[in-house]
Amino acid sequence: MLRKRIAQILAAPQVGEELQIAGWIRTRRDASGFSFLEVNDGSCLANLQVIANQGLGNYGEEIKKLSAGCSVIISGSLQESPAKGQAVELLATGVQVLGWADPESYPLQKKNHSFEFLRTISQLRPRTNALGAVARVRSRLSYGVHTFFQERGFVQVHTPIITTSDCEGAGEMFQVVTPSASAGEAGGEFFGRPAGLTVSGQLQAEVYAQALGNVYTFGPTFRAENSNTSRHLAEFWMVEPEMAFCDLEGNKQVAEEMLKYLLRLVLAECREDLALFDRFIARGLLARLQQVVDQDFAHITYSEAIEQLLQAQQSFTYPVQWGVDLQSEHERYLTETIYQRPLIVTDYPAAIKPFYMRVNDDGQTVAAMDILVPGIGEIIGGSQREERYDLLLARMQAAGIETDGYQWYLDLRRYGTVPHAGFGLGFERLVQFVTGMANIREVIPFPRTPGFAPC
RNA sequence: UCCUCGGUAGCUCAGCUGGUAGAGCAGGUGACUGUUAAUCACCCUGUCGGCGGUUCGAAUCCGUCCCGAGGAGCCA
Repeated sequence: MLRKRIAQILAAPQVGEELQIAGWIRTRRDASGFSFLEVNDGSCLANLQVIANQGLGNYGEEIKKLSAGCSVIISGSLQESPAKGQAVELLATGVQVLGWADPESYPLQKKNHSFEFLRTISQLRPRTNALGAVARVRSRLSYGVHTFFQERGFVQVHTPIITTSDCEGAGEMFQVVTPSASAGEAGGEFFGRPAGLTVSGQLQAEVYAQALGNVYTFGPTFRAENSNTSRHLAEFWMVEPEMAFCDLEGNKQVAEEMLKYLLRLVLAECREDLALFDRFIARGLLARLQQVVDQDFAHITYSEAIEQLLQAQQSFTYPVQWGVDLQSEHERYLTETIYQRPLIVTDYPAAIKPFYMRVNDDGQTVAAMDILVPGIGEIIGGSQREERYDLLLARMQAAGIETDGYQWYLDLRRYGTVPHAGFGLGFERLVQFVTGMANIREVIPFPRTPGFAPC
């Protein structure tokens, strides 16, 4: 008998078809002479309703004892459902129980659980509607990132996870040490110098961009910051394209195009899951996403942003002044109150941005861009890179960076240097934006935050 | 890391100004039923986050630590 996934069955139901499904019981309801089983196999949000008649051999012994979480393989024929709520249902000819889930101890109930509670059972939370939907949307977005870049001729580069270069300004690095090093013995420096987990693949991506043209990295990134917010993780995934022969303008275009491409993709292909978020997590989500796809992003410079903030009617906790970095409240005001759509802010003061960003002709600002999004804040940060050797060196020295360890990076400016640009997209922030999930810990399968890494 | 709020049954919470604990849901049993967060009846459930202090007496007041949420900083 043909094993089918529920998504497949519901996409094109063939009444009368004999088939088999495999999944987990969500709930059982007994009627006279038979039971309703709701089975979910993870292929989609919807369950398949199964009719299990008392005539089945194991009805009294097993089927009547099924409860949430039990795993089953069910054979039967697809029937039109006489009742409301579902178009089709499976009339079972055989119900095989693979694994029981003691209802006394199984933590998932047939009700809404708080996300905080679900986080304490990360081994079971993907079995819930919302977290399962997040996982499917996340997967689709991930695949979409690859297709977007691959369709445009970008080459994926696997930049190192362990690195000896700190992408200055990107946050604290986790140190990588061997046991002997932690014991204070000599020889513990496995690489002969201090090493850490990457905080960004950008510097290494630049190497490949200046050989292959357009490249991107998409991998895990680590920050040892003691950040306790709904927008930060110690381990997260970042998408970082890097483009040779590209300036800030080109960088902005790719970023906007990419975000719209990804939103269009999930709006078309994850409709059922997004509808769940729209209904229970963030009302109006679908309309908001569609709006982002349809509208052009707003473009302003940092200096224009400062002017607008100075003219703002409302008062801010942090004073606004040219030269200071934009605070969350400022970013919020700009993207949520003034523009009410994604906003690209460019040309920040050089003093508040990292050494690798290209200095503009005014000598005061750099060709940086941040993309701010309502509800999340910064989702993308990028820049045109400084391709002029002397200027780069001067900025590194001004920043107090040991240039010895960065000679390889400087070399790119010595041999056939080209203008180039790139950006970093926080993948979890994208998933947050798309799903409307309030906390970033719910959009990654196993969140790592200060004091929390249970498995 | 800072500010604010919170931690009471498996889950979500109530418990006012101190007198040693309750509801809904879940779970169990039974009834009923083409049900769909099913319905009805009955039953079970607690180191009141940890430690220390004040008090005749602390879930309640004080101190401290741990954990969570919201906001901030850092950023993606």
